[in-house]
Amino acid sequence: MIQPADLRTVFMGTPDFALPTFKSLIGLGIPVIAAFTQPDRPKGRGKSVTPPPVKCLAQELKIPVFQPGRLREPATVEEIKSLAPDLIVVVAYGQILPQSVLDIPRFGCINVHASLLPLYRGAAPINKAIMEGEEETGITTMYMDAGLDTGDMLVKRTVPISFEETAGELHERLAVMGGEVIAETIECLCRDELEPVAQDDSLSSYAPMLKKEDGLIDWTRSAVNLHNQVRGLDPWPGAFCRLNGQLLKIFRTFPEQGETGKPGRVVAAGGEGLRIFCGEGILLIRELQLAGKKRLPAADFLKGQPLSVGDTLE
RNA sequence: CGCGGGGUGGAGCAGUCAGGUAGCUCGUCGGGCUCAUAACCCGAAGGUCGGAGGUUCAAAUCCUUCCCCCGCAA
Repeated sequence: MIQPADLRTVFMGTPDFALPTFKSLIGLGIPVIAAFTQPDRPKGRGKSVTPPPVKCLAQELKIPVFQPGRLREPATVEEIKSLAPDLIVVVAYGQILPQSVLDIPRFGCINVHASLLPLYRGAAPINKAIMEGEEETGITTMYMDAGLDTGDMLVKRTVPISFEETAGELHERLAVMGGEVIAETIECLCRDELEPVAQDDSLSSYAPMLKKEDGLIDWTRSAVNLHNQVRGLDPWPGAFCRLNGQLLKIFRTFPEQGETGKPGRVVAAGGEGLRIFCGEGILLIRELQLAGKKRLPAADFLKGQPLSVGDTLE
């Protein structure tokens, strides 16, 4: 039996998603002796240098912050060694841990990943699960190894994905759940009840970092497909098409049955939204955003935009 | 100093380049019509044109400066 208070732990994470897990460690009474996070980067409009969320929280908690550009630098590895952690917990850190770091803590490195491994290994598991039309996903904790999200699984928890849920909404739910699952994992670790399960590589899939073109809408695809793409990329980076040459982002859709027509053509435009022909079915669009403008309900959007039945979105 | 779009009655937009009585599509309120309607007709209310200076006989419009929102990029 190990006490949480005896687990000298190094936390590694960067964005908002990592915060609930970070807080969970604190809540368990674990001595978090250092927080590793990505360096401050120019961010947002005006490219002001912004500290990552994990850094902000660590500073509030008076926990030492480390922001190495490259974790694998020998000097950095030595630094981690000198911290003598019993455990390293990693969630959305943004860097691969080299074997030399993985070998340091005696209880290993545990990662919190937002999918049901071995599905959706990689950087964008939440978005990808929705884009693929999955009806459930979850959180998996694992012992990290040298591969990308390939380690032995520890605790897995499943959640349903509703048909209209967006990546942003799911992201929020899973972030919270990440905190719960790491707590469960560590409690098991303390009782020596963890049972690592190897991943079946033959069932694995990969969710690579989102690229800008992932958002490009192809109206010849089916309405269901496009609906998944739209909500899977909401709020960021957003699915988009073009209207008179301008970037037009699409949000809050719903796929409907219906006769087919020229893909991209507006079938109906009213208070409910904009109905567009797709390769199969009709896509109801309820929110849209033109470049430089605010995200608007379709009804409001139509008041100022000359867009009506017969027009075509590219 | 990363690039760019924008702040105009309650909502979304036009008007700004070529200063001169604030407009459009809606909404709201009152009235009418209809079996009925996100329907139609008649009428009304509602705006210091983001803030502060300046130029001018005259500024939403030109100049200076500040605040806020958003797209790209990250």
